[in-house]
Amino acid sequence: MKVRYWLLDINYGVIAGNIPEIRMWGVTPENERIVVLDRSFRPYFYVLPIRGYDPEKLAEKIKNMFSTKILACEVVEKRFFGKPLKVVKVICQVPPQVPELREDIKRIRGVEDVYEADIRFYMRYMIDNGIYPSSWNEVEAEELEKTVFRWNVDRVFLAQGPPKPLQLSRLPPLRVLAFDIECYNPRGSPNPEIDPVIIISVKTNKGDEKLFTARDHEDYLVIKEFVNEVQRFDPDVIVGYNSNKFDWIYLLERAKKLRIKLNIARNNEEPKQSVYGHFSIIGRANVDLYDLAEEMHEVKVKTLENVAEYLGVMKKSERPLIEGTEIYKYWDDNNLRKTLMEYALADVRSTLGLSDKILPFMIQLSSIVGLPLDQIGTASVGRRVEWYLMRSAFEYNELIPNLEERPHVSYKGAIVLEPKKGLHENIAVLDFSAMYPNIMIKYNISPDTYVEPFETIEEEKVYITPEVGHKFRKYPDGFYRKVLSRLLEAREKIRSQMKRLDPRSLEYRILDERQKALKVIANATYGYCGWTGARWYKREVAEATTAWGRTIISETIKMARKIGLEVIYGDTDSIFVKNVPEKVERLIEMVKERFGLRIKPDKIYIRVFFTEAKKRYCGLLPDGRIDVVGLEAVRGDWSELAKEVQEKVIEIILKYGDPFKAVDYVKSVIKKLERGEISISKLIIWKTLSKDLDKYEAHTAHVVVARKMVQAGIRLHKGDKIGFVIVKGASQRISDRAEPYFLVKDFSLIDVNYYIEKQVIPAALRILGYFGIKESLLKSNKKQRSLYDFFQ
DNA sequence: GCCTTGAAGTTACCG
DNA sequence: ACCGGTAACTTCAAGGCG
Repeated sequence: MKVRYWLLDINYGVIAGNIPEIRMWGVTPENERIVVLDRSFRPYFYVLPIRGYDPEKLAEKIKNMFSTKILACEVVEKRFFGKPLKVVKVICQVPPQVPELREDIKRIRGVEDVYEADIRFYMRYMIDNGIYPSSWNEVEAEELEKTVFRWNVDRVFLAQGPPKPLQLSRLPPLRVLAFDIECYNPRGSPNPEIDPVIIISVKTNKGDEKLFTARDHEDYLVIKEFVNEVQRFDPDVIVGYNSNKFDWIYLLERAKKLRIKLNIARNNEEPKQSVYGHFSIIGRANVDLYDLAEEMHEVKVKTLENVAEYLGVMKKSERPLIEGTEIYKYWDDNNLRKTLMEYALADVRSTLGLSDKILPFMIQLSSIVGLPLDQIGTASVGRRVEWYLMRSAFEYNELIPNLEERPHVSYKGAIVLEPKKGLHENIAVLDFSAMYPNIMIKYNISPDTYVEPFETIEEEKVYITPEVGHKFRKYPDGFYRKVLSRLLEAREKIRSQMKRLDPRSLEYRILDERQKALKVIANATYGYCGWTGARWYKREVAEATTAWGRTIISETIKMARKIGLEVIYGDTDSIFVKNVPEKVERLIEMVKERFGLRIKPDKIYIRVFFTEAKKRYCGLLPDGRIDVVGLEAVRGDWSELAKEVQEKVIEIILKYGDPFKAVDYVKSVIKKLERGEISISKLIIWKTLSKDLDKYEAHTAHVVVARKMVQAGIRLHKGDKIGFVIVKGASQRISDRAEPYFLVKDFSLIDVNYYIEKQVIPAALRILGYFGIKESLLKSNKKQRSLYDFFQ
């Protein structure tokens, strides 16, 4: 019979000692949970003979040497960076043989290298069959007696043929379960050896909401009940926030200690750590929403509360907030315990709410690049691009290059213009759409079209890169040209489909997430090819792309000036010009004519302000909104107070053009600060711990504070944000006077002077300095409202 | 020994 | 663990001065 299913998870097992069995865990349109087994697929890899070595002979040799381990050995035609070649395909019995044989075969005389021996078996299976996770598939299969397997599924099937992809954009009715744990932690960070899990909160997308709580410090039942609840609800997706780096590790350790089996997978196993450090729960997708939150650069301190507020899931003002180190106090105090319960509930509600916002995008990303849903978040941006490329390589019969360690080589990037400082009115911002992908397509820039300097080739057959001189064949189409064109075309197609849909419809939402995912992959491809960790790394490719970019933007600026358009600023793929509609139109046409590339008016600023610095400006939009770019107000490492002041100053300047009004405002803030009328929370400065604590040479404030936190028993990791405030003290060094923010409750300890001189004033002066305002004016007590006073 | 200066280290931003 | 370009801050040691 034909079986249709949405592929949720995939793994494999070995049965009868030597038969690999692919297991595809899916959801059917009839809302059943199924597993489809395929016992017909075998692992394999390729062996490239050294130059001049007969591949047939090599195949024969390998066959003889490893006759007991190898199922078959055949010569196949492939391409490698576009060049046709013959390789030996070595087919093995079971997947664990691959890494073993790879090493043995590498050492054989006549072998140049081994390829595609590092692709996990289930990924190999999906690639070869052209099927994708998080999408619909169809397979001819017979149903097996499910009781034989004792797995938690409705039905089990055995594939009779290869699965095929189905083009359907709707989603199955997925069951989602969110969870969150709270641990007892009287000494800073909790230790699973001794500290119990005091609360596990659970919420499902079917409306269940449960708290499992410890009896004082006894958590056996908490974990047991959680396991029961997961088994009862039988979720397809389990979501958590930082669950891969905390909750699962803690729960597993705790469960081990208490001799509880955390058997929540659909094959009754425990979650186990897998490829990118995530926990795999067989048959379900274990998704850590923190991974995607990390990519949301608009939120500076990525706590669950902050991300939930940013995405409109839950306001911080509508939920209890408890400092991590204080949790145990709330547990021990009978009056406060209720608040902790509310806190745990708010966390799990936020987590489930977050999944509504984030999962649809992850699902599309998963179905485009081909990584299972539980791996998509943990894979780096580069690896996501790469999986997409690996899929494409298979389709084009291209050999996948091996991972290599390479030294870093830098190259020249984009151009940034010196801005014309000051206030400008009515400015149009013109952007090249998808500049780098389009450059790569247009000039056929790709590792497989690259012509080495020593190769001789007629000039008409190549594109020669300006400045750097790299040559790329005009034909045939390079790998990147093919891949990028497909991505961009797919996106355009979806966008035109969307125009016919109701923006409130589910399908519209799905397509919108899909087009966003396609855009993300296309835009990351340039960065990918200049990344030394990339399989398809080629410095010249990245270098040529930016070189063309520089030429194109420079020429565009010249053309603008030639037709009398004043250029105020430009960065990489954008130019800021005086908004003269006829001239702007003409420029767009000229660019199209000259380069075959599209530039579009992205936005218009009624007023825009530049300091002398690049990459920092602010502008007033027609609808009254204000853009702040690069300035302190949008940086995560300035105090909220300084950012707020700058934002207000910008608003006053852009809307009313009155620096003195801004001065009065700044002075009023300074007065409040002096009187202690500002909340300490607005004085916190956050900085990321970007490496291990012992690797720092410099004694910066956040490093010093981080060391103090570690002393206090708080476990810190690379990537953690350190929040501190500056307090009064004898030392000149700021780092000596930095304290963890949660230890400073009394405002009288705060070094108000620091906040005035090093936070508020610099942030305000960044803007007001241009208008001739001096620091002394901001600090003076005299009121002054006019130009006359100013010049006195 | 004190003050100035600039390099080095560091973070976070832009596109 | 995607790129280079850029601004800005703090620390720290060298250099200038007396």
